[in-house]
Amino acid sequence: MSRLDASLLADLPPFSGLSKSSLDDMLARAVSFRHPKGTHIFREDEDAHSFFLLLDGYVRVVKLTPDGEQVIVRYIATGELLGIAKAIGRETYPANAVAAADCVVLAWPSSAWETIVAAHPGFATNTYTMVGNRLVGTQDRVVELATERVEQRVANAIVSLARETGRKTEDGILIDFPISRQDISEMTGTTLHTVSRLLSSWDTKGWIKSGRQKITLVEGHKLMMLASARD
Amino acid sequence: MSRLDASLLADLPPFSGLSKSSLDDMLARAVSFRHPKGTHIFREDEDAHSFFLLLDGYVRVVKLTPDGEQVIVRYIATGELLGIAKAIGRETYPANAVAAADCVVLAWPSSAWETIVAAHPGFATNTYTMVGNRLVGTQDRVVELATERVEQRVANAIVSLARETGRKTEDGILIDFPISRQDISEMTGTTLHTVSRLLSSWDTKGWIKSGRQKITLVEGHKLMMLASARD
DNA sequence: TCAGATCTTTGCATTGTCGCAAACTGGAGA
DNA sequence: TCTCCAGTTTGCGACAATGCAAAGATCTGA
Repeated sequence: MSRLDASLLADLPPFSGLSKSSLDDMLARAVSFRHPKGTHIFREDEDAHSFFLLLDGYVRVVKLTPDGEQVIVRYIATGELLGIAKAIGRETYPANAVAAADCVVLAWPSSAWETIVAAHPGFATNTYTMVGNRLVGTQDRVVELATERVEQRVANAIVSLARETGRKTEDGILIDFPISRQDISEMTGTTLHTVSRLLSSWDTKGWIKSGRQKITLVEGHKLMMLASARD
Repeated sequence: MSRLDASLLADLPPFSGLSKSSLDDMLARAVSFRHPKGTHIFREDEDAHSFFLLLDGYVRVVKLTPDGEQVIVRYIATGELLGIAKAIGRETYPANAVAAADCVVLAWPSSAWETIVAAHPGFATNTYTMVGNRLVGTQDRVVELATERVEQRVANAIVSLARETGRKTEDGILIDFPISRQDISEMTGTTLHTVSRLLSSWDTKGWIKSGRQKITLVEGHKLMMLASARD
């Protein structure tokens, strides 16, 4: 593991408002790891030995159903926390975390949670706010799944991904990590076939450009219209 | 508002592990209110002036979509907290809370949140654990909506309601508050017609007994089989 | 006790989405 | 450069669930 500088953390939301000495202290307790694309950072029901900060890359949080289907619960982007089971009173992780691209994470032992929270109340507040945001966001997803049709959900998923992880290119906004039709179907509760049909038709219309594990949003407003269509 | 005794709180999960003096202190800061069935306890986007403990009754937490559809996010049972926006760093409530039966609530001003949390760390921990449980539960609902068919979701909803709020009767387990076909459709993302068809058929088979706004679970294991059917 | 409102049931036509199958494509590794 | 394989596309038939419509049941308040 390499030496890391406190300035790395200073601009990230979980650490906003923390003093330089707090940042140094937290950094001193952390260890960094590399996780190549496709590898697990942690697994569901596994003892929650650590919590993590994603320094670089993207992580998929995935749940498995008893009959082997996968559902993507959320994507974690660079600078976000993950695996903070201790913060919500759990001894095990509630889902799997898989690197969606090559990742670098900072890991703290869960046993240090109480000490860290006590020493850096601002970090605790930031964390609880984030948990709350995730709760509200997940509730919004329930509403979406309960009321919107597949076409709208897929449109919404793509617009959201582009907004959260997009990188500007000459064609439009490119989703910054490899993502398959299957992945999108697992985010939106449909099949890869239906996603493929939708993306093809949007591609034909020129609203997106899509290739193998690659989606570029060309005319975002068209998809946003679809996503929020009254009917 | 009437005098309340600390023993009222002692057995409730949010206050477990708190000392008698802590309970007295918290009770002293609270005010109690009655909310007749159908009235709002708070509304979405409203300034989160208070947080609440449900002392008696049942509360529906509801979100509205832009085109006027309703989704029931969760039911709150007696003894649970609600409206704890401050705990998750929010200034407004993220949903509506409506009394599903006549209710009695205890209310604390949100401005007292920081003081209370600082004075009673056990209460804070319990609250964050509860937020975590709700997050995980909501995620499970996303998985359910994304992978299961309507019949399974409705079966699951009824079994869950019976488990969480059920009262034993001679026929079986009665869901303890008035609940319509429409309500169940808003919990499971379907239509009242489909729910009605399903309940009718289960009634015919003798698995449930159902009347106007009333459902009794007679053969719970049959519904549980349905809910977890591999196919 | 009656009238009106609310909730529930049920038949029928329609359709959005799936499941299956087969062909196609682009990239990685030998 | 060739081969293989994971990922993608597309046609077609099937069906779960919806939408619409109308009638029936149950409760409430005058």
